[in-house]
Amino acid sequence: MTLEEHIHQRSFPSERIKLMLHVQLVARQIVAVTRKVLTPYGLTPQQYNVLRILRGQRGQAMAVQSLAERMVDPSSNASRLLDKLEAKVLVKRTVCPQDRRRADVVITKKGHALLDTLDGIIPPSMESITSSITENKAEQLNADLDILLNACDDIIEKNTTQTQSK
Amino acid sequence: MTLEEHIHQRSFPSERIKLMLHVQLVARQIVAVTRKVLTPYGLTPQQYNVLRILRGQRGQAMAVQSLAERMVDPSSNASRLLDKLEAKVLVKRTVCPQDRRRADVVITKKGHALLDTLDGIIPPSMESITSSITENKAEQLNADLDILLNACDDIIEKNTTQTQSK
DNA sequence: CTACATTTAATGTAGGTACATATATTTGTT
DNA sequence: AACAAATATATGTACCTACATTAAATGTAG
Repeated sequence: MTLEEHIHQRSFPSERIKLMLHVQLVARQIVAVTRKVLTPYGLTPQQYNVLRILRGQRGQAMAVQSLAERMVDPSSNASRLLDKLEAKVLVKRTVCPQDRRRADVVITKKGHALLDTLDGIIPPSMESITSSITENKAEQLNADLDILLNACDDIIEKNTTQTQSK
Repeated sequence: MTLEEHIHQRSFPSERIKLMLHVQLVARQIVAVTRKVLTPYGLTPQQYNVLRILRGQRGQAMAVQSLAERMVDPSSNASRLLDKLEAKVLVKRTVCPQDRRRADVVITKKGHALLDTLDGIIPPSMESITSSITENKAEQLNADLDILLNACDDIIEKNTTQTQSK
């Protein structure tokens, strides 16, 4: 299904406006695919993302804040995602002894085992979405997306930073 | 900020895997921009989307279902979005006389007025995100996104339709 | 060493998504 | 006419996001 078929719209003011909607729809479908794959394992895409970040620490504990910074979402809800992962015994939070405001977060053995299983499933799903796209093509697309990303960041900061000249 | 800077990740297994994350992040930032613009007007991006679809009907009432089909989201929450828009007197729902299960939804005069104001704000924001992208480039990107969209749809349907051979 | 600001995480609130279920109404069948 | 099946919308639940606020711990200036 094309974008036009998805949202029952025949035409767009411009290819650039269409592109804005297109990116949103494709992102949604990518998430839908990962959700479908993860559901049997009781994880949501966001929870999976957190687990993967923690595994990337290779055993080192991580503060909630630095975890949040690595998430795909700007995210203020890392705490609540951790609540759910902790309830499933996939991560463990302990108070950091050096700075008792902080929480040291680590992935558990059970979390590792789950990720090991998912390694054989999620990356292949992502590869299969992009099966008709060459690495060169993907590289080009990534470059173009970086341009859009920068433009968005500029607009967002323009409004945020305006009264920060203190 | 590049994708790498955003999520504090230096490298990716492949450009294609990176592309999957990249699309998600850019989509999120596009929504963030529209949210920032809409907030002063008391609308969310989703509510704005609904209003625009209703305006596209040019006065003709619309069933909730066909509205939902045109939304960027697969959406089962059109009802609840309409609740909020109705509370703000931006849309009106009446029971359809021909089929009393249905709700006839129309945009109100107040809704029209709000959209008229936003016409001068939202499309320019979207244009400015894409200011470094030519129409030709955008057309190419749209073609590539269609490929990804199709691949996602295939995977999603593969699992949905499998037991529907009754 | 106390007073105040800053930092880290957690929590409150309002909105949204996805999937399942409920309710009302119409349609189709006998 | 009676009743099952289908349809249109609404609602329930669990999860998520965005933004603001709170609570506890730490840093710092007097």
